[in-house]
Amino acid sequence: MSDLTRNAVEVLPEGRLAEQLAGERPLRVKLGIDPTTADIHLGHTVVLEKLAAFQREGHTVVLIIGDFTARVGDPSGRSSTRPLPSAEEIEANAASYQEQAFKLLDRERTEVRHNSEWLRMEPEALLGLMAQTTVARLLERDDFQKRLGAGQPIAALELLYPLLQGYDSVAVEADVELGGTDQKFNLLFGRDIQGAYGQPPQSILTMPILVGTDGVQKMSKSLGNYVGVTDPPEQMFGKLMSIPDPAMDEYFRLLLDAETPAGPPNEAKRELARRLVDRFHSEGTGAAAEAQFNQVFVDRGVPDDIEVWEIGPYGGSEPGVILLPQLIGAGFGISSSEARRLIKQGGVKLDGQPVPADALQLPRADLAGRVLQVGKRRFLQLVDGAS
RNA sequence: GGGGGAGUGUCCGAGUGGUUAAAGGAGAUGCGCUGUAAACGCAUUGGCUCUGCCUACACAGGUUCGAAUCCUGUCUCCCCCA
Repeated sequence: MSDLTRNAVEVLPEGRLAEQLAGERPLRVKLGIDPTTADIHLGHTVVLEKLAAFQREGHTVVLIIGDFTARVGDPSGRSSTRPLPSAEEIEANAASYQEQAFKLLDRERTEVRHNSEWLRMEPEALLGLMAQTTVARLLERDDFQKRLGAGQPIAALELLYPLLQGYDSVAVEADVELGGTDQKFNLLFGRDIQGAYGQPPQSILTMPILVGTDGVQKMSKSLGNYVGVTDPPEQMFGKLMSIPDPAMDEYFRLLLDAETPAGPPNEAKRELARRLVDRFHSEGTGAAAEAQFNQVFVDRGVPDDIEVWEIGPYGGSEPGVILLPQLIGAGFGISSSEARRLIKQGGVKLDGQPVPADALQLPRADLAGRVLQVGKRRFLQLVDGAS
């Protein structure tokens, strides 16, 4: 029990979960995620991990892929109506979400459902659902109040969201629903809907929202401060090293269920990064990523395996000469104007040697086989296939 | 249905006929520094075949020697009244 509620912010209603856990029957524990973006990030894993804990205790985990609700848009924590992804995006995201979720959950023992199964309902049924609440009730939530106060629009569609999420609970007969603290309204609303459909209301458990790598705002893809569970080891390690020291405690506690080790912050952060990389990749990859990190950032070296790039046809006015900005632009996916600026600012190196600010063209022979570097962390191994 | 207001670069946001890729901020990137992809300092931040050229201030036209700034239409959005 204490295990299951550790780190939880609220477990409501008071005492109810304990009663449920005391029963004979395994509980049906629900978590819904809307596949609105392609990747699950560490913030999501806080709740997913809690779900996994219930699973380990023998309860039935119901993972709901909100392929239908993704088209409605969860207003939780939103200060404006969000742009909705297309049906194709949702479908693609849904598939990868599931895969990523199984990095934490036991696939065999997880009931995965798509809520389009039951939410594609007859209009009459939808009206029946809408009859279960009032506009005042739907508007009382904090995020709507703020938007109302600020004169921000609220799409009628957004109003429906809690009803639909609540109906998910009815459809899967949830005993418990998990979510981030920003989900509190929706989770509680589900209780009412279940009640209206003659089911015993679920209890709810909310988890803290993980702060992003900026250490200030919540981790979110759109804010660009996230660490994706599918990020390559080196990238994951680097991103984790970049979090502000004060955020470390939270990361240790919420992601590793551990205390920040005593000692130098740098060491602690390295341990954090190592353990998380190990967890989402495989044992030992954390140490490898760290070695790479040291090589690149501490020793200012070149990582072990870097992408090979064909020098290609970026010919200049004379034969055998390469236009450097174009090569860089193509190789690193930036505009040639930007590449030009980087050269001017001394941000481009060949085998570790800065390229002179006026070197916009170089002979092919001077490039082949060398390592082209932009900034501190982007590298390409140049090869000349034409020679 | 009526009245009012708004659409500017990645985002926020100045600018209301005349050097100018368009103040400022955020973000991002580069350099320096550093235990760190942190903090701090400096710089850069539309594109290109780059001492010049092209495209830009919702969209389409128009007025003008000249428009993001004026006019017309279209689209989108917000507020108030009903």
